[in-house]
Amino acid sequence: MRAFDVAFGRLMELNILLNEDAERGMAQSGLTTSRAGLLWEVFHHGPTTQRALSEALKVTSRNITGLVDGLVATGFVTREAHPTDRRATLVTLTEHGKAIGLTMFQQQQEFAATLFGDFAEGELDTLVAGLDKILTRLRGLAQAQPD
Amino acid sequence: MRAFDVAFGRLMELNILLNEDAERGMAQSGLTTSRAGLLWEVFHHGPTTQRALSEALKVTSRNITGLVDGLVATGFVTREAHPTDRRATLVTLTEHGKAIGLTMFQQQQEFAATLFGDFAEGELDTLVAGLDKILTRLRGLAQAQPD
DNA sequence: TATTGTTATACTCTATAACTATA
DNA sequence: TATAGTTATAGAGTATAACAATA
Repeated sequence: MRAFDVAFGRLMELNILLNEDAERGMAQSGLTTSRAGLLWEVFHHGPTTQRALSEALKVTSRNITGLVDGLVATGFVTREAHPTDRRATLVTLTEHGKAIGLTMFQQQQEFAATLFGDFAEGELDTLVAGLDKILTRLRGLAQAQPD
Repeated sequence: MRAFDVAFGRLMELNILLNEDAERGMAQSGLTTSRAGLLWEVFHHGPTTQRALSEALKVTSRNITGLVDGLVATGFVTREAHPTDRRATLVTLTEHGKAIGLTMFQQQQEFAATLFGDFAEGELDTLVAGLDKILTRLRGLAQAQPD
């Protein structure tokens, strides 16, 4: 087996485990991955039009309608009137939605500390340098083959 | 910003870009992620019962029925009789399914070479060591908090 | 005319529960 | 009685297309 393949296997396992961890966290909050992504966006950007969410999450506006419907029904967000454009709605976090956003943020901080807690400073820099090398290639591929 | 958070950000971007790349590849083959996972399993293990696929992919047997239905309809697999158990079916690759499996394998090899092609031998070892440190933590979390 | 968001329709992935055929 | 897979039903995410209200 080539050294390439060993490293590639590690990346694949990393990918799987990171996704599983994220899903566990969201399930605990009563969120799905897609809804959590929308909530996260509103948490960071404040009240947001569905149009803007459609662009940020790269899904159709029809899809945003459905996600917001779900988040409204489960008490995470409300639709508020846009102050100047009566066509638009501003998706806004409820108190519960804000609390969950904050929890997600804090859990992310703790998670990062857990993952990297036993790295020495220099080790961490070396790791980041290696990841950047990979990311450069990946960004290139993404640009070369858009959807 | 803590060094932790920088490294964490790199992992998140890596995760996203790896997933996007995988989806691009599958879409080209006319597969979805789930169907590709099933095909991949059969490619590596040979004709497989739906029961075994249900365990391997960690989804319900009902879900396997649907995935196999889709793969049969699109010509990637067939359902064959089990030689000794008349209740069971053996999901088997068509010629096209085999060809796609082989292509996926080759593309994975090329992909690994692209990602790591400009790493020196020692660099690659260092990267793998760093990833292993993270993976150890992640595996621990996965075991501590099963679904 | 162009934009915002919805209704209409359809496909995929996923799950639970009840059921059939076979072991 | 237990197992392999299906039918029945349901919810979630995704997409395209047609449409209403507003800009």
